[in-house]
Amino acid sequence: MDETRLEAERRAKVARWRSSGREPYPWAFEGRVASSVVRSACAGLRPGETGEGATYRVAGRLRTVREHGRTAFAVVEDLDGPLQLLLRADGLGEEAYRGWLADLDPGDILGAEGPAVVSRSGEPSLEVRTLTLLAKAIAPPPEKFHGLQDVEERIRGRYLELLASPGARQRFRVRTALIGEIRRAFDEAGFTEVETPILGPVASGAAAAPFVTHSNYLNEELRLRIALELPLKRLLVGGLEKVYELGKSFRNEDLDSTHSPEFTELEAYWAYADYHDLRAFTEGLFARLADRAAELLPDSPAARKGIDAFRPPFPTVDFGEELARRTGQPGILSKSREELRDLARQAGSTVPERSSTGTFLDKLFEHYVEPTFDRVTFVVDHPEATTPLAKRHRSKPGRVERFEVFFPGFELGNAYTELNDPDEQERRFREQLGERGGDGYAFDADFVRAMRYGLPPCTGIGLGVDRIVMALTGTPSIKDVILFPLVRSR
RNA sequence: GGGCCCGUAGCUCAGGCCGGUAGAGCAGGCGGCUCUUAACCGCAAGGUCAGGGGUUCGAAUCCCCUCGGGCCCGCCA
Repeated sequence: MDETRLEAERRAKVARWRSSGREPYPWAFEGRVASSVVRSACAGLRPGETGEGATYRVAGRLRTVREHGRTAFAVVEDLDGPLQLLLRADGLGEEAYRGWLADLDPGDILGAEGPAVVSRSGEPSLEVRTLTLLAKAIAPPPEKFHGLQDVEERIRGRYLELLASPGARQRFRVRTALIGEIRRAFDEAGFTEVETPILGPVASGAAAAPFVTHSNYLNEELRLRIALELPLKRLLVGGLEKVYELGKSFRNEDLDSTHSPEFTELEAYWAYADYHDLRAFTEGLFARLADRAAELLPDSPAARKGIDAFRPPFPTVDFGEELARRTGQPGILSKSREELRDLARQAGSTVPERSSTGTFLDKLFEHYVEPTFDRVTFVVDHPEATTPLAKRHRSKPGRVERFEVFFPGFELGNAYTELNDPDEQERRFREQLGERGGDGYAFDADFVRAMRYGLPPCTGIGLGVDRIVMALTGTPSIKDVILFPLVRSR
């Protein structure tokens, strides 16, 4: 990489620092406290007053320096936030004061030690007695006021966005906190968290193109998983009763504002329960996540909107009734494939001519019903034709026991009372193969074999974790809730 | 896959329609300033205008191609 003029100047400062016997990249900074500790220590002080006795060691990234001749203010920022450092030539000595200021730049990692002080204008600060360079930044940071705006740079150099933007740091910490909350909810309900393989010979459990790779050892083609469903159901065959997995799945598809080729999902399977039980659990989970997000993001109007949408009661929409109502076509579920195709065409859909009735129904629902959701909404009891892995409805003919959860603009989750008849499963796998050729549900023969040993009646759900985080943090693009989203190499 | 838009200094952005020596702020350099908080004041410096080709006396600007990105549609859960 070419060295820029700015980098050359910063390297010269490193050399000066070394030549004066100081290490620009020391090993540690012991006894360091968070900036918030100093701010608390300032709470009892009057403007202009210096705290008695205790000194504090803080460390963080230097953001700005404001020099006023023989006094200077610097701002260092750690994970708890910014803290002002007060430097005075009186007290520090002219030589030390000038020496520090000459060779420090925004972006450097610093340690500082001194007592708490409140500036005359009331800013909680640390009065610097000693300053330690902990890591010299050779590359200059993004502009201090606007931060990093370029979308491409924000994603490719996520660390730059993070170091320049406390909001970005907060967004990703909230992500982790919400994932923790999801784990606790399942753990407390007695689910066992498991890990199932990412690599395997068959990518099954959803209709999506897999990433294909190769094992040198086995000399076999392998695929990255596209869903977690089938291995988890095998564990119910094995008697684990309540299991969940939270991890990444991979789909070899386009990246857009709600789809990422590498994404985080949660799937849970619950023996001896049905989709009513799971819906009640999901509602409780969502309410819990809304509370947690409200606690973590009290001042974000964007998050507020999503958080309110996550609070019960949640509207329920019957797939068939709502589609009939919104299209003005009573009995739409019993229409022929050709009639549905024509309706889909009228709605502007260009799905292929040969698509199944299920595909046309999905398109119509997407066009007429989904845009009407203004909060978290449960869609229930889909037509059998749209859903290959669910059990048929116990009282509604032609339907399955299924619910989908929507947030305005995208789907959050999908749940069924699971199919557990192995012969029925095999038949539905074969039908799916027929429709989409190589790109449909892969036929997982071993899964059918497992089911022949007896899968208990059960219910299961898949949740899009990235999307839940988008909703609850008010983030419009999935790329901004994934630390390092997939990008073209350059 | 189709359409529209964007790429100018380390960063944030003007300039582009209507072609004529490339501009500002921040950051950096030098000087000044003892309470600022987007500190301030002065001076000097900083450019492969994404890359390539074309039109033209002359291209950041107009045209074509390529690369990277964004948005919408399609496809995909």
